[in-house]
Amino acid sequence: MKNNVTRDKLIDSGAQLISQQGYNATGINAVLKACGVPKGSFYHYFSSKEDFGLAVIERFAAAYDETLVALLEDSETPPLERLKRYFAAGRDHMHECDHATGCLIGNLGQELSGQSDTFRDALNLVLQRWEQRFVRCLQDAQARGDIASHTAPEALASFILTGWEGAILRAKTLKSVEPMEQFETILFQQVLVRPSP
Amino acid sequence: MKNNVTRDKLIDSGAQLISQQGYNATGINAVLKACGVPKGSFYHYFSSKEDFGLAVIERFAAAYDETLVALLEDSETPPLERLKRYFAAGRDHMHECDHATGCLIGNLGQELSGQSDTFRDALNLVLQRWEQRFVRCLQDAQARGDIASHTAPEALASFILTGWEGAILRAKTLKSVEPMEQFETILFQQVLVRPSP
DNA sequence: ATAGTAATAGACTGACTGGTCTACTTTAAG
DNA sequence: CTTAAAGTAGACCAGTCAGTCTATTACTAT
Repeated sequence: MKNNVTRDKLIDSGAQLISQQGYNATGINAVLKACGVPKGSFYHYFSSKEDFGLAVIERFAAAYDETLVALLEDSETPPLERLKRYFAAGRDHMHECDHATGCLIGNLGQELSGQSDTFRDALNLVLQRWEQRFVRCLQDAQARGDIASHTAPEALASFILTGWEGAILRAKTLKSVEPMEQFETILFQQVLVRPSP
Repeated sequence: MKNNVTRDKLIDSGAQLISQQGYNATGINAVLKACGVPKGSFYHYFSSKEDFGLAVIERFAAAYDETLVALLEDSETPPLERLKRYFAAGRDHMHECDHATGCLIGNLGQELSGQSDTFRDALNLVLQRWEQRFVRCLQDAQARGDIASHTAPEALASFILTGWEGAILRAKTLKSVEPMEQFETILFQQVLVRPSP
């Protein structure tokens, strides 16, 4: 298993198609056709479609975590500003995919959580890691006095992540980033505010 | 088309299965088997699976709108209390379905928005109607001075609906209503607050 | 009573599903 | 140079998919 270029091609094509159509609606043959790999290779690298799906999640999560770190743990930038950049990046991505893709992890969480515990566990872990990134950023903000400390950063992080995922979902059905903007506006106006003296 | 009992059975079974497994993962034969209806009847009442899916959405939305009205437009109850009852009902439902089902409209919005414009439009309409119910409730709250009036009720309604949908999604992957509770707590502590004098 | 239609019934179709199988080619080690 | 393993290649499998077809039964209007 030295030359992983074929494996990578499969995962890349799979991630793209699954992002667009979902897991169940994406057939293995479609992935194969998209990257010109024969079926024999697929089942050489992956034991099943589920195994493949988990690999796609793993890869995507790893890649996304890098951008998340770059955005949310950039100590050069004030923590609330980092959050704003994160939201802006999310909106940019939503425009790029023409409001069709959204968030792969959120999508699969919705589609597969009730279908397979293996998937649910994997996706839950990814989301929990993301939440931790938010926690750290919010801790910074509280330490600097940029936001009040009366609410636990863990609770705030959960609130932000769920709200953001919901806004992405709504943006897809509305074909507009407006819900994402609205979420951000109210969040910064009424939740992430300086402590009142 | 007088006796609609067969048609209703199909829609009921369909709604249940689609809630559990999603639209793509639910085959027509499975629906047929679940309610003991032959295929001939299915294609007598519905021209296609999409047609059937739209009927399921319509039916669900109509039924759900009734409970929504009962909860959110009950003028006997203070508006913020109505909201709390709505959230409590959502949590109850999440427990009942063992954190597996969530919200049918939200589920389908995520699964089908990128797949079919027909579905997207239908689901978007339902969500907009829901949002309007929230708007009215929030207007009541502002009129009574229970919450500040500096934010438009439309913006608040969008914020609440997206946040709630996101919390439901997270609750599914986490198999716990904790995100829903956390959302509600912060919402009432920091967003739906009395105007500061 | 009869004609016409609404509805039931399920066998059947072609396309496609995830997955298996065997044959072949390439690579690396001894 | 030989041998074993890694990887490529795609025909093939049983099962399922949405959807069609024909036959039959139930109902209703005349």
